[in-house]
Amino acid sequence: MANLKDVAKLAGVSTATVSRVINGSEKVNNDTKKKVLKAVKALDFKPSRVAQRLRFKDGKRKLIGLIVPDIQNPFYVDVVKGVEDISYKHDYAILMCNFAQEEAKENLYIDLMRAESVDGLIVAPVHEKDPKVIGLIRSGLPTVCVDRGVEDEHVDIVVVDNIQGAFNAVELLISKGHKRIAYIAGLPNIPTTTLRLKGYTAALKKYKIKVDEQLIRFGNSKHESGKRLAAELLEMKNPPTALFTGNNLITLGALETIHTKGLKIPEEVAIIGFDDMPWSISLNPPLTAVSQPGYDIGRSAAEMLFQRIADPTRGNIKLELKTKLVIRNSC
Amino acid sequence: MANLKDVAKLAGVSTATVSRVINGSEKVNNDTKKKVLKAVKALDFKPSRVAQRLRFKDGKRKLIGLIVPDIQNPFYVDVVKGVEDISYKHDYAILMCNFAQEEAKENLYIDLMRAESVDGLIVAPVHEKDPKVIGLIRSGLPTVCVDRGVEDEHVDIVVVDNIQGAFNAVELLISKGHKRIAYIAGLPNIPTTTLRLKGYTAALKKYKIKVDEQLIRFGNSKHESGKRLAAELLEMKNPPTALFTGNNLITLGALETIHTKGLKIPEEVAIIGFDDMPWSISLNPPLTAVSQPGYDIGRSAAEMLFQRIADPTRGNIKLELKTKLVIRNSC
DNA sequence: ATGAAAGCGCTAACAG
DNA sequence: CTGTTAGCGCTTTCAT
Repeated sequence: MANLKDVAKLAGVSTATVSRVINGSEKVNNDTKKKVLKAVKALDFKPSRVAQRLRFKDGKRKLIGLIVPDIQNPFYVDVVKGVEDISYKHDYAILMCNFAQEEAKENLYIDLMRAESVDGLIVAPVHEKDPKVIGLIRSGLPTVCVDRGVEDEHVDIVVVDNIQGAFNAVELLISKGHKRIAYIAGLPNIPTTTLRLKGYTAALKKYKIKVDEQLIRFGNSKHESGKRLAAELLEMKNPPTALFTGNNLITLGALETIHTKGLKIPEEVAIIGFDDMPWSISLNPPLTAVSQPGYDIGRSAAEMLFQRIADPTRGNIKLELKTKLVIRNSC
Repeated sequence: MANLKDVAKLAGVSTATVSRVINGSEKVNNDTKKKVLKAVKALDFKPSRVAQRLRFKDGKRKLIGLIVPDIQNPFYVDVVKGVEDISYKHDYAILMCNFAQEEAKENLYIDLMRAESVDGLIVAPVHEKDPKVIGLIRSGLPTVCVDRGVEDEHVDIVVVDNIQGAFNAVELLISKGHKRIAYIAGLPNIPTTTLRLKGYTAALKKYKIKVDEQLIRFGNSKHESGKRLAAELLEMKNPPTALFTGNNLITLGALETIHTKGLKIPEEVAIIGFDDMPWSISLNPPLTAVSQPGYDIGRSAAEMLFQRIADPTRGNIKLELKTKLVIRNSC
């Protein structure tokens, strides 16, 4: 790989001059610029972003970090896509890490981001008091939290109204006459789980339905736990007539259980899921769901991050996006 | 952020010594090591991977690139997961880019990888003669191609037996009595599309069914085109009785069209898709599909890459994994 | 407008 | 076993 020196030699100028032209500095003679550009092309020179990053300060390193909880979850894939589209426009690369809901892995990846000198970071913290993330924010690294916030900190944050979303879902179930409504939750320690629980109990309370602890089950936010917990629930002596599932993977798992048992939806058991999916309409039956705007979350987060990188002193923004109830045939 | 010098000063040693201990070099006194470690901890020092990468040569930079065609496609998500798990074990970070099936974007990202000094690259080339990828391989960068190969080049490669997979799918359809079988393909210029086409025509030929060009439709490998092409096909005066769909997104799109039209599966139209999905069983009806081992492809690719990084002279490997026909109820 | 030279944070000879 | 020093490839004063 050709480097600056090679180009300088070929063009018959100093490395400083080459650097000036590739960085679009004003103060360079048009003729020399041409010479340099020719040499650049001839050698197919691309400046080393590594060397550049070592020299540059602040917001000029052209790399941001993105830390997601579970790349296998289509919701986060949408978020990633949103972040990516915006980053591409800004000529930024993304260092992406998937911590698979494991705190140890997340911590390791956060250290990695520091060590890679990213200009900023988009992260969905493991939980609200994630000390590692809080440390990062305090250190001054431009950060925006998505999907989940951290307690009491000065960060930009993009979330969805989880309480309202869950409330709407459960209210819909109640309006259909259900009284024994189960909540198959994800990991107990993550904010979205507890917020959705709040919405669930609020809806129940509003309609004077007693909350039955037996009907609330926590899992690990993955397909497998949706499957398993749905089975547990449906095998109770007095099983629920409706299921509210905490995320799309859980929904899919629960659906699998229901089908395995040969139960009719919504006659024998109704189901509504948090998170819509592009193929929800093709499920059996077409799924009624609470839709989160994953792509917009990603876009907004990236835009907010680039704003903050440009102006680190800007006040913090908390953006709360709305969910949408998409009614199909599963309840 | 503390740096080597800070640690050296605090520990009262030279930077070289600090470097030695953080790199686990043998030749260092146990006491000084302890002092250094204490200083490292006190300052919460993490070596700059950027500086390290600038200095290190070859396979010690701890960063690989991963370039995927479409992060929204669950198949590639599995591949990514496989790569990630292996990389994590080797203490490597992944610079991931999604080129969304656009060649321009792919080229740009390949330049980025060079500029970021990755130790190696895993890529699904846009097409078989992708000059950018070929250039990369010639330049000596350890590379492994996944999902799609490049023509005539010395690369490691992990693919699936696409011809056989497609053949099996179409043969199954034929065994159910279908004669008018459509193939809803993805992008016409990508290898998997044409390979699967080969399997499709081979099966037809074997059973002496004339291939009808009208029944073969190319699209863009996404949900939308599956939806649109299925509609076109189903609205023909003499529509196909069965659909073979070229990837999972196309399948989902086609399914949506079928349901919108209120057609019964498999009675009025049968469907079999390339790519299985974790939730195929919950689709309406449970989907019969050709399953590709995405996760294993990713794992194998990463393992092969790390082997090559360790020994760049090793001969090339072409790994061809088998597909599996998963029979459920859609045909 | 251009060049010389310092230095970003680190590693790897080379001495000692 | 440990320190000194020369870079890795680039940007950026500071001169000229």
